[in-house]
Amino acid sequence: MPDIVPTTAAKMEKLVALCRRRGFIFQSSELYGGINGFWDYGPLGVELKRNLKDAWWRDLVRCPPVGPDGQPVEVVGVDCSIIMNRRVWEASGHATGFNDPMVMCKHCKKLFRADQVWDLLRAAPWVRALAEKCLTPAGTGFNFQARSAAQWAMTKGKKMAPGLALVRRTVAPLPVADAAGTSGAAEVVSLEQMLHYVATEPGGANAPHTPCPECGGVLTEPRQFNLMFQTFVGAVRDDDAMTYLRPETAQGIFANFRNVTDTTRVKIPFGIAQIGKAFRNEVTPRNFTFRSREFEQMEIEYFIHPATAAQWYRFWCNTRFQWWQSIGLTSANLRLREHSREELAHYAKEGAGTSDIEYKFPFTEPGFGELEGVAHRTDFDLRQHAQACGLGEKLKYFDQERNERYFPHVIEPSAGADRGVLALLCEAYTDDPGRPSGVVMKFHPRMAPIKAGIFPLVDKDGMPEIAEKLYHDLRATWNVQCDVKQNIGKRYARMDEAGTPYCFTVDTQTLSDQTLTVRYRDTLQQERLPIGQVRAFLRDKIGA
RNA sequence: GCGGGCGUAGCUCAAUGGUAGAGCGCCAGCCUUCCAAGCUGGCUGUUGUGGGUUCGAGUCCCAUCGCCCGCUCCA
Repeated sequence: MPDIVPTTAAKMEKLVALCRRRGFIFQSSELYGGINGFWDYGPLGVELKRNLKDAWWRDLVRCPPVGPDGQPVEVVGVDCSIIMNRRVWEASGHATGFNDPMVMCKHCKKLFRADQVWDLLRAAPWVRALAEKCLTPAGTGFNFQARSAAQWAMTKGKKMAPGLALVRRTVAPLPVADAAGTSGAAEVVSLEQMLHYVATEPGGANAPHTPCPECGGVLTEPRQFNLMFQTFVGAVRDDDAMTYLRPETAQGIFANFRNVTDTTRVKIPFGIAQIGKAFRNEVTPRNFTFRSREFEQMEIEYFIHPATAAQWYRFWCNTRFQWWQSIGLTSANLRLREHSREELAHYAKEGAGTSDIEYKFPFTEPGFGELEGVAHRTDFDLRQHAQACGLGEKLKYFDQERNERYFPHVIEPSAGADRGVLALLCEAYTDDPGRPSGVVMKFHPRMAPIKAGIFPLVDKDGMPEIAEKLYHDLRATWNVQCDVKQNIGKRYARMDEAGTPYCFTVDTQTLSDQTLTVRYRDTLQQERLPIGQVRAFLRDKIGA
């Protein structure tokens, strides 16, 4: 049947509309006009998400695969609190690294991280051009030629740095002495002093100014972007009571590392798994649920001996990539991509690497968006906590087999549950003008929110009773739906939009020979099946 | 945070400054023997919110909130 591929923007729009219409995903607080970056899962969405999380937990914690060493992989679970002692976030680096002050240019409106402005300035074309024109090396700095600078400002500077004070005024704005802290125009200056000088107007407030790397314009004061949500524990709302909602679930695992090794019989290598909410106050939530401020992570910290990092890293990259394929992301829209050196996080610089499992979403097309990151985090986090909590060496793991005491390294496969759901939705969405609904959601049967629809062909002649009985028999094992209302076509159409892979229909023939029809969602084919074999049929297709 | 766009029924959209409507959907009943058929009836709105102008505002003005797009951010 024809699968028409709509333009990507149109496809996303239709998918969002379907999610709302059929009860997959609603905007949070819609009743009050909504709230940006927060989403609610409806009756179908919660089943889909639950199927995803259950599959993850089952395939990684209950029945993990065999590792590269030939031994069964061992993973145990935890479920940690969302709010933790503030010192956790100081130790992990989030309290500083997650709080980047930003500055904005008042002229060209560009936004920069305050700590990056000078690096950007040194690389800026207009700064290089200006320096070449008016600075000559002298001692530890430069001699500054004010006349050459003014000349540049009246010519090339007009195009290269239209926001710069020197360009807008051309008359030297400030005596160099005031801006540069030196005593004369030809004094030895640094690049920084020269830039302060050309960027500052006479009588300007907060002088001296640092110019905008883009246009030379005036930058605002640094402003804090709160990337972690603050909250206050206890009755009194003061600084001592302040902590954060966790921005990742991983720190709960690290903070419990010793509890787990002390209370279970796990031995390295082993993993600790957790599924839970995390919170990031993103500057710009965008693209439906892809970048939300409240989201759910599925994370494993897999603890290993440092010498085995490379093989475990490769193992987890491959295992996780194959897992996403196994639940239905089989198209070329899924890929595994190794990070370049520059992309690596602060904690992963020394490690075996980081890879992303990425999905080509309609809104990232032709690019890809991250679904899961597999990172070698080295022993960064355990060391940080060992130092911060005062336990130090005592937090080291004692490896009996190796007779060695060490901080284990971790390989971290960290997946986004909401992004996973979104990828499943995007992959399943299929326009099909050939069928009444016009669209069908082709979920993998294991992920489908409703596994089967059970219908009497018409609402009489004893058919509803047979359907009802079958429904009650199946629902203890699978999420199935029984529907007797309206004509059969409407009921099939609704099941297509919900992505239900199978429908069982009781008809006249059922009354005489105890068979019913199975209708396949993807092919629209039908075949007859004895009622007694329905359970075996579903177990075969879906698993129990 | 900045700039631009947009807010009318669950959805798609009408309504010259003059009584807020249609189609679809949804619900109930009848009907219906395999793909949103038909008939009858029903449901749905503080026109995002609050001010202002006006005899009268969905429509004009101001403010505010929210959403979308771009800039930016995303360990």
